[in-house]
Formats: sequence, structure tokens, C-alpha cells
Amino acid sequence: MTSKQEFIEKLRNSSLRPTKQRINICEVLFNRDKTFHFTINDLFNLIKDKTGEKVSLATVYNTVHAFHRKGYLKEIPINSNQTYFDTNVTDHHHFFDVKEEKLIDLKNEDVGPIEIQKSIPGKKIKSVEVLVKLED
Amino acid sequence: MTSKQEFIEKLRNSSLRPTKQRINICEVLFNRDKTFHFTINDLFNLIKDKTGEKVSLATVYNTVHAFHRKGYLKEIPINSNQTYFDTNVTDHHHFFDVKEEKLIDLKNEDVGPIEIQKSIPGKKIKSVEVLVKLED
DNA sequence: TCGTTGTTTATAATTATTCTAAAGAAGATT
DNA sequence: AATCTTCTTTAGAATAATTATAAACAACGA
Ligand SMILES: [Mn+2]
Ligand SMILES: [Mn+2]
Ligand SMILES: [Zn+2]
Ligand SMILES: [Zn+2]
Repeated sequence: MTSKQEFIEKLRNSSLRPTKQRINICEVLFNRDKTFHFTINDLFNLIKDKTGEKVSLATVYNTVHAFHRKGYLKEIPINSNQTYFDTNVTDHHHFFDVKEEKLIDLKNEDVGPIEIQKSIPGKKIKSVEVLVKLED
Repeated sequence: MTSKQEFIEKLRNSSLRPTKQRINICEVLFNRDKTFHFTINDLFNLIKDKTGEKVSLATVYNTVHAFHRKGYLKEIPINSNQTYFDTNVTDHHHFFDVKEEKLIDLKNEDVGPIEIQKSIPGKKIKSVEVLVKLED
């Protein structure tokens, strides 16, 4: 259970003023027990459903991107027509149920450490992500 | 060095008639030594450059998708505004140079076998892909 | 309260991708 | 080879996710 004060802190850290709309976005994003995988469209609809107030799509996009830049949200590489985000910003891997179009977290122990034996001169590793696609 | 006969065979296998345009597409896609990572737009421009003949964008999209359906091309999951394809259709992993927006193949031995210890009832694993993002 | 700066929103713009339908080419049949 | 049928190419329109714009509005510090 996350408090409104924490939302305000996250917003301030992201150089965003705590407005009613942004607090509502935070409510849907961060007031949860488990990790939340979503598209902008998912989020947009959940805000209406959960708070009863509509936030414009532009504000949802802008706020999500600010949180992403700040590291409060993670972008999950999936080939889909929509971009997927994740409230679990730790390094972790995913199942992607292709039929349901749903992401499921994999614990690191379910995959094990991944040692990359190759390197590219002048480049360093930023992230290592495993995506396991599921079918019926 | 792949021959025109092989292109025709690939096309026929994909239920496509071997037209001049599709042969040109094959020329750019498959007449290579090493694996080729590309977006539709890359391919579209390379066809003009390499064959001197323009193929319509719609035909490029349609042909790439037919090859993809048939398994002659692989789609690489990347969050980009454009979809990436790969002529290497074997199971393998990638570096993605975020700045250059370039994919680089990783040999399986550079990553090692990946054992997924978790399973979802009613679902089976379709693919396991590692994406290693690179920064400067 | 006032002034400044940042925010929201409807709406337009952008861009990758897909669709459409008319003109053209491939393959089969004679 | 001429003809018929089916598939293909293409320009342009349609779609859909995302981003940009700019006018009305709200947060905040003085
Ligand atoms: Mn982003
Ligand atoms: Mn495809
Ligand atoms: Zn996750
Ligand atoms: Zn590859």
C-alpha cells in the first residue's frame, strides 16, 4: 500500500508537479502488491475505471515517459503494436503469452545467471533481458 | 552466393509467384555471406541501391511477411519505432547497440544454454531470446 | 493576491503499417 | 500463340500508436 506522499515524492523526483491527474496515474501504477505490466492504453482505461476521473491521453503518455526516464518504469522489448511498460524496474526476465498478449515475470532464479562471453570494443552492457514466448 | 533458382524455390514454398520484384527482394535478402538484420525501410532503400529498380513499399511488406510466415525470416523483439527482421532464422541471441540502432548476432556459445525452470500450465515454450543492450 | 512557470487537454501532425482497387503479369488451357 | 483465370504490383487511402501544438488552466513562490 503506497501513500500519496510517496507519489508526490516520485513526481517531484521526476521534475513533475503533483497534480490531480498525475496522482491518479500514480494510484493506478504504484498502489499495488505485485508488478504491473501495461500498455499506455491499458493504463488510460484503468485510470477511468479505478479513479472515476478521466485523464487525457497526452498526460498519460507524458507522465509515463517521465517516470521511464527517471527509472520508475521499465520498457519491455516486445514486438507488438503497442509499447509495454513494467512497474518492476529491477533486472528481470519475462514470459510473453503471445495469444493473451500478457507478460509474466520470471524470477532470476527461474532463469539463472546469464554470462555474456562476447564484448564489443567501446561498448558496455546496459541490460540483459530474456524473453520467453509462450504458445498453447 | 545464392542462385536465382533458390530464390524461386523460396518464393514457391511461400506460395508466391516468382516475379521480377520478388526476385530483387530475394537478391538483397539472401544473396549474402553473413546474417542480415534490417527494417522494412532499410530493405526498401537497399533494393533501389543494389538492383537499380524500385519495388513498391507494399510489395516489400507483403513479401517480407510471407517469408516470415514461412520461416525464412525471423522477427527480432526490440522496442523501436520500426520492426526488425533477421535472415538468421536459427535460435540465437542479440546485442542491440542502442545508439547505432544496430543488431549484432551472439553465438549460442557466447551466452550458454538457458534453462527455464518455471512453467505455465497449458502453455509451452515457443522461443527463448536474449537481448543484450549496449551503450557507450 | 499576483505573477511566473509548469500543466492539461483537445486536436492536429507524424509515422509505421495495412488496406484497396485498378492495371498489369504469370501460369494454365486451348 | 491467343485466351482465360488467377495472382501481383502499385499508388494512394486508411489505420493506429505516438508525439507535437497551443490555448485555457493550475501550482507555487513572492
Ligand atoms: Mn520511453
Ligand atoms: Mn510479421
Ligand atoms: Zn516484469
Ligand atoms: Zn540475428
